[in-house]
Formats: sequence, C-alpha cells, structure tokens
Amino acid sequence: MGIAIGELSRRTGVNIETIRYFERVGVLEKPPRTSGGRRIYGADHVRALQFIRRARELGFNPAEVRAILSLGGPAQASCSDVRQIAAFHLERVRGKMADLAQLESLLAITIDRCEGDGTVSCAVIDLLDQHATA
Amino acid sequence: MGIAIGELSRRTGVNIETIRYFERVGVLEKPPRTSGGRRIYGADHVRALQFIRRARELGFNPAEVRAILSLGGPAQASCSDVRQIAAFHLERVRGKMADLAQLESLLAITIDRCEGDGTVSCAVIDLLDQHATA
DNA sequence: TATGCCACCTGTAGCGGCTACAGGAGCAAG
DNA sequence: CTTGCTCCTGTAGCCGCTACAGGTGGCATA
Repeated sequence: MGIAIGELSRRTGVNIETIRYFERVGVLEKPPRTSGGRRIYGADHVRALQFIRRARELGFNPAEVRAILSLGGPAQASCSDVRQIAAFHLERVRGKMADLAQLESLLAITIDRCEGDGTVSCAVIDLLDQHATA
Repeated sequence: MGIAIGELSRRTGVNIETIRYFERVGVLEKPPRTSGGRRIYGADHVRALQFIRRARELGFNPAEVRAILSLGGPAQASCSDVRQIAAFHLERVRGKMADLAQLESLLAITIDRCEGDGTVSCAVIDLLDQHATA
C-alpha cells in the first residue's frame, strides 16, 4: 500500500516538483524509498499533503504550515497554538484588505475623474505625479 | 546642475541598488555619465523616479510603469491609454479584495468557533483538514 | 602634490515559493 | 531484452528587488 510521487501528485493536485520542494524545506515528511531510491508514500502522506495544500491556499506561508505540522500534525496539534497562528494570519489578511481598500477607492475615484473630459489634464497622471510619500 | 546617484536616492527615497535596477530593466532612462563613468542625473530624472516610485507603491508592476512612461512620460502620455492601464489594475485590485474578503470571513468564523471550547476538536485544524479544492 | 576616504562602479548571488529543465537511472510490460 | 514511462538529482529560472565583493572616481584636507 505505497504509492509513487506521480500518484501522490495526481491525488492531491500538488505538482511533483513542488512535493519534492516541500520535502526539501521540511514541510512534508521524508518518505521511505525503494531499493532503487524512489519515494514511497502512504495514506498519511496523502492526508498531510492535502492539509498542506489547503493551508497554502488559505495563505499560510510554509513556515506557518511547518509550525502547525510540527505541533504534532492534524491529529494532535494544540488547538490554542494553532489558533494563535491562524489569528496572526487573519490580522495579516485584514491589513492587506485595508491597504487594498484604500488603493481601490483612490484608483476608482481617479479613473472616474479621468473619464469626464480628456481635455485638461489626465487625473491618473496627476495622481502618479504628485510626489507624496503616502 | 547634475546630481549623483546617492543624492537622487536621498531625494526620492529609492534605494541606490533599485535605481540601477530600474535602469537595467528599462524603467528609468539611462543618464549621461562623467568621464569617470559615474551617472549624472537631472531634475527630470528626479521627477521620473518619484513618478515611478509612486506608481509602484500603488501596485503597478514594472511593465505597466514602463508602458505608461513609454507613452511619452508624465508630460504627454495619452489620458485614455493611461486610464486603460489603471482600469486594468483596478480590476486586479478588486479581484484580490474579493479573494481576501472570502478568506477573511472563513478564517474569522473558524477562529471564533475555536474560541468556544477546546475540548472536542480544533475548528482551525478541521478547516485545514477537509480536502476541499475550493 | 600626495593622501585619505567616502561615494560610486560592475558583476554576481540571495530572498521566497515555487517551476522547469537536463541528463541519467528504475522498473514494469511485451 | 528492449521499449518507454516514471522517477531521480542538481541546477537555473521566474519577479522585484536587495546585498555583497572587489575595484575605481573624485573631492577635501595636509
């Protein structure tokens, strides 16, 4: 009941190269090998990799994924530790959202002003041209 | 009336290495040199670099900055062309905002559920553990 | 004029988070 | 035993910078 890396890739949707990369950087546990040197994965690897993939999709960086996994993996990790990492991540997400919201309104207003008349000056250029540090 | 790269860096807040990088990738115009090979910048470079910096801060990528500048620079660029680049960027920003908003609520809800009682199972782990492709 | 010293030069490597390729070897089916 | 796919390692590329090494320019001071 062992599968090769290609099969693992197919089952999890994670690129083969990326699987090896995850192993190299210590996110995915090193699997045993055949006598010929090929990696053999088991059901636990499939689960772990799906877990990793999902965490990455949700924006956790590899260090955080590693941290969560090193807390004992999905099975035993302490809820409060994991929650702390997730909460930190949530704050990061909110920060990015706030930045983007500001940017969005600035761009939208500017583009809108530009639409009116093209005669005088370009609002977008004016926006970029003011040497503000904000 | 020419300034050196260090002075340009100080005036614009752009790293010296980054200025040279901008020149290499064709974002900032190549300045003339002294007989000894040092770059000499003028007022137009200061303005252009401030422009570039601002555009980068607003999330335009170097290719877009180059595109805007190649439209004739802040002075003559066609408003409608510039507006188009900005509008495209705005859409990108909105896309990111939508992604983040989804993520934010998912994380917030999950973390909140986790806070209740640590006894049964960890909501965060559960979230990561469902092998969804969403 | 000589000396000291900082600012500048080029070229190259590193960051994160993968992705891609080259060149070689394992392994199962026919 | 050969074919041909899958796998292996090692290295380089992507973006947008940033940093460092090792070598000069040029100005102030003695």
